[in-house]
Amino acid sequence: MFGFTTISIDAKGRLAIPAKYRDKLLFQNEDSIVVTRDPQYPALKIYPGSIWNSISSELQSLQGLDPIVRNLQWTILGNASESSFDPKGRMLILLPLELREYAEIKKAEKVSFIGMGNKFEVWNHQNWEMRQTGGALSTEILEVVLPESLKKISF
Amino acid sequence: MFGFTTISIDAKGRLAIPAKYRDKLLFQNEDSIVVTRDPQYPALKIYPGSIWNSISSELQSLQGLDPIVRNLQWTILGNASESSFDPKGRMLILLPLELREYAEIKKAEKVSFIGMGNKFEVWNHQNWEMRQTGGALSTEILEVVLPESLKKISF
DNA sequence: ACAGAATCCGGCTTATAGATCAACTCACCT
DNA sequence: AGGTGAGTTGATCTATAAGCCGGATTCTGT
Repeated sequence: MFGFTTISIDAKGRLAIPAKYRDKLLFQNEDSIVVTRDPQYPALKIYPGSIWNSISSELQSLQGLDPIVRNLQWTILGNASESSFDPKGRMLILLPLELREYAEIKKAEKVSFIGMGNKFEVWNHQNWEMRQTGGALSTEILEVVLPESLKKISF
Repeated sequence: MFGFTTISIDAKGRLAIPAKYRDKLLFQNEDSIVVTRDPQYPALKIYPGSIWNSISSELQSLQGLDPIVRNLQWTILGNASESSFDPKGRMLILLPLELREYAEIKKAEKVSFIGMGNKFEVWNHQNWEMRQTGGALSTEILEVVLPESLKKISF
C-alpha cells in the first residue's frame, strides 16, 4: 500500500480512507484502524489494527520512568484514536480536534494521504510539499538521542 | 485502551471512567480500580485491579534499602486508593483530596483522561496541554539513575 | 451520646458530540 | 453519452457526559 493521494477533510473534520486501500485493508481482515501523532513532524500516522497492536505493545513494555520513553508513550499511545469500518464497508474517520491542530489541518481542507507500506501518513498539503522540496517546516523536529530499546520499533 | 478524553471532575471530586473503556474493563473481568500518584509528574495513575496486583507485588518484592526504591514504594504504594466499581452506572471514582492536590486538580474542573494501554493517567487539563506542547511544568521532574531492578517494571 | 454538618453514593434528566445512514455530484471508463 | 463507482456532503439518530437531586453514611464538635 504505497503512493500518494490528495483527499479532503470535510466540514466536520472527517477523513475517508481512499477506496484502493480500503479494499486491501478489508482483504487483510483488518477491522479497525488507529490514528495518532507522528512523534517528530506535524503529521498524523494511520495504522491498521494488527500493526498498531504490535507497535503499541512494544512501546508499553518499555520501562516507564525514562523521560524519553514516557514522552513517546504519551505522544503515540496517549493520542491514539481508534476507528472501525462501518457496516457498509466504508470508512469515515473523525479526526479529533487536537490531532487536527497538531497536524495543522483545518476543516474542509485538502490533505496528503501517503501510503507507506503497512501504515499511512496524513499531512497538511502545504507542509507535505514543503517537505518534498526540502523547505523548512514551521514546527521543530524533535531531535533526541534514542535509547537502544527504541531503535528496533518501526513506528 | 488508548487515547485521551477530556472529562470533568464533578462538584464532589469524582471522576467517571469514559464509557469507551468501561466495556473493555468489564470484559477483562476487572472488579476494582486503583488510583495512585505518578512518581515523576503532577499526575495520577489509574490501574485496573489485575495490573495493579502485578505492579505492586513486584515493587514490594524489591529490596528496601535503596533510597530510590523506598521512595517509589512510598509514593506508589503509600498513596494508592482502591475503588471497587459497580458494573452498571458510570464507574465513578472518588479521587482522594490528597491525590487531587498532588495533581493540581480542583473540583468541578476539566481533566485529561489518557489511555496508555493497560493503565490510565489523569492530568490537570492545562498541565497536559503544556506537556503536549513542550512547555515547562510547574512541578519538577524527578530525574534519577534507576537501579536495574526497576527497569523491568512498567509503571 | 447526640445533633448537626459534611461527605459519600446512586438514580434521573438533558444537551450534545459522535456514529450511522442516505443522497448527491463529479470524474472516469466504456 | 450513459453508467458506474468513488469522493464528498448533508441529515438524523443514538449514546454519553455532566449537572442535579435526594438519601445514606460518616465525621465532628459540643
